[in-house]
Amino acid sequence: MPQLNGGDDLGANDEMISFKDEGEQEEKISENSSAERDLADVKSSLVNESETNQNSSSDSEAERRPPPRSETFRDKTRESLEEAAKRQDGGLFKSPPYPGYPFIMIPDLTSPYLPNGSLSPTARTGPFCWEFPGQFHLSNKVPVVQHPHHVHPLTPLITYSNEHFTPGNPPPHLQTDVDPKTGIPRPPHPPDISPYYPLSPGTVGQIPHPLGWLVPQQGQPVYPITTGGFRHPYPTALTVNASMSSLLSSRFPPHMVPPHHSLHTTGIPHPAIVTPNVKQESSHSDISSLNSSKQTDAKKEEEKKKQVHIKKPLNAFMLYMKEMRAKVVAECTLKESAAINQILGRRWHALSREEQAKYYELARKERQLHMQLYPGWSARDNYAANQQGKRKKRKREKQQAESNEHREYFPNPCLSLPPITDLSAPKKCRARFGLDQQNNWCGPCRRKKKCIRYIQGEGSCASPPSTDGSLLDSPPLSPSSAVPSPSSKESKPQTEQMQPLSLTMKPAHQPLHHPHLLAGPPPPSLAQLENSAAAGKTPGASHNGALEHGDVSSSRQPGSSVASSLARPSASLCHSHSLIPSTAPQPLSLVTKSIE
DNA sequence: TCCCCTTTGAAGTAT
DNA sequence: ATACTTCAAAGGGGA
Repeated sequence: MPQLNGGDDLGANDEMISFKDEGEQEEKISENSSAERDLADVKSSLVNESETNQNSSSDSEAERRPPPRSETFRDKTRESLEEAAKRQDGGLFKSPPYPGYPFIMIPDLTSPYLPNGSLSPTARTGPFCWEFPGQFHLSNKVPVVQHPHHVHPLTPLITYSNEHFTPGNPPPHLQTDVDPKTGIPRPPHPPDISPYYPLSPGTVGQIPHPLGWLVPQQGQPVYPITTGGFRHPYPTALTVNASMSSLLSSRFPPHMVPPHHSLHTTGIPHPAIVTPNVKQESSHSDISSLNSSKQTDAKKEEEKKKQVHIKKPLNAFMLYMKEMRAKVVAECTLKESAAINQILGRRWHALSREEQAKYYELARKERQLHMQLYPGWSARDNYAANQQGKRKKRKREKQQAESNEHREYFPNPCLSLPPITDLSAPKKCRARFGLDQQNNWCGPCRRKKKCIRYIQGEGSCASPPSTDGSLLDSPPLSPSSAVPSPSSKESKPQTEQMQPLSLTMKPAHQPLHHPHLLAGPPPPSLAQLENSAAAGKTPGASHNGALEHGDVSSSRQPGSSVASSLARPSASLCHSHSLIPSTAPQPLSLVTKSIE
């Protein structure tokens, strides 16, 4: 399989591997080559933003493609997980590890999101429809999906959705790019799924394309983009219609879209536009607050005009985080973002390719829109902003310092895993060996990519469970694919390559690379791990299954109970190693920091 | 009040 | 070309 013969220039080999989880194996065999090709396409499309085509074929293939193979497996897995979770887990994984498409629900609530009345993804993906406790609210103003502080995950996209722009009068400058067929203006960069993006709406199995509704159905004009770039405080040229505004408000809660803004007539600032001094989160929307901060607002406004901070578009993972944070918070009752993020990171790795693809695509859209909205903007702008002020650069310094502390020499990391004194094994080579031992790092790590050392189980490396994610992240390696082509540098970020680690829950004690894993029965592992983690949990600790890590893993939060405990769901996993057959080298730990 | 933590990915700068 | 750095979100917690 990995063998995507066919030269997967994307280094998809690994990727493919990751997708090969048990249940899939057989199914795949039949549709094998084509399916794999699809996957490869997906990947490439994800990575490749170029919208060259070659896709027509892939699209068609995608359509023919059977429901996500992983679905059955996933369902299975989910069941077991849920079950296990109920029994063991503190609740961290009460809900399926796979978020499915929660946001799909949005459209249902806010009709505007699915103007065409098309079936909401939710409806189509029954199994994936979950609850998001308290996530949906009707603001007094407009119906919006309001996460607690979290905007609906998809909102960002929605915000950019073409559908929300008045189809009527697209800006002249956009007219140049018109869909030949529909005559509908579209963004320079076709907003719809990239041609070669195999994941056409609703075609990927039963999984509706994440951007399904983004795909121009009748020719929605693209957002009028200002031609003037946007050093301008606000893209004045940006014309947004009411629907857009509502969308924006969805991405940013109503209060985040202050009417008093000296913005465009629509008063809708792009989400990315943030004034340096004012945090988005601050709910200035409240009337009371408005009143109270009238004066300050005035001041701020001035400052705003002086320097508007246009934020970077969110990447796939950020989008995912936005979407899932609330859920995790609800499940774990955790609030510490650091801990939540760790969990999310694990889950991200556990996502299937399709699911991740969804986010990659969304992110791509975001970037596109961002580019359109702020043609002149560059990430550098933000760099400068901060650098001038101060900040940053400490991280590395810190790491350096840390690495000095752990300077144990491990000639061959693979052969001899660093004696991780700390249960929470560092996730990456970087953490493991430190900056001063980069020669020991695996390639991807050196390139800041995902560490493959633990995934590929190279050499005698008993493919320790991925350090972090725990087994979760460990991609199910197919025997043949056990070793990702190192050369796959060409590679895309590992995350893309191997991502899918389909929560193949393999028993912790089983080496990831072990062949039989592929065929084995659905492993309980996640639950087990969580469970074991829970076992270590301290009474008072959160019930999320996070272990109360007595250790210092979080150098930063010495005594913080909840935080620290949360901070290591995987830590718990690590911890659990004691519970896990010793063969599992170093249970991954969320704690990326190596501790003393 | 500011910054850190923590995650991944994108995009920048530096070598 | 590769390596490294910064910034996006988030909010509790430390200094």
